[in-house]
Amino acid sequence: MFWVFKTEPAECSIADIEAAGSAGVVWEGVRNYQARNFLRDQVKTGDMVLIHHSSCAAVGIAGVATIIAEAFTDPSQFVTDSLYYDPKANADKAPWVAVRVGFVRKFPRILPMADLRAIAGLAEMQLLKKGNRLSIMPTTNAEFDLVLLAAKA
DNA sequence: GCCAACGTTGGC
DNA sequence: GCCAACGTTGGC
Repeated sequence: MFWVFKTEPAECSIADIEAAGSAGVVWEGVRNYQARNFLRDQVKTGDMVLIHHSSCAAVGIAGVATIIAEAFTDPSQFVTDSLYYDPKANADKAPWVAVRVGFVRKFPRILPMADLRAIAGLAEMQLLKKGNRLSIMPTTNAEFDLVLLAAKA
């Protein structure tokens, strides 16, 4: 399948994923149930991911990654001084999962949302929908291809 | 910093 | 289990 993952580049940017090399990075800290369900149930090894930089100066799609390890228990939910600590989580009941993400490609420039909105085939893309707040969301193969095409322009 | 949209919480 | 109040997200 094809996905869009949102990330604040100050936390984990496409460059950070690239720097992690073949080990990839642990995609942790997802604390929304709908996003968690995608991560736990549908994100599979080999799936392709558009990496979207949010809450920063240059908002937009920054590159491509791939899933190198499927859902496992998110370790950060147990770390008391972590931003992602969940006091309700314990060994018996650990609601949050993480995946491991590996670098594929960094776009020559960030693709801003305004550019994406101008592409007819992306009218239904979930990332572009008003009020969208999901940090893990599916996208279609066709949308994925259109974004790659736009990245070359 | 504004504000729309959505999620979460908690009283009843 | 309803729903108002509150918190958070995130583009602009």
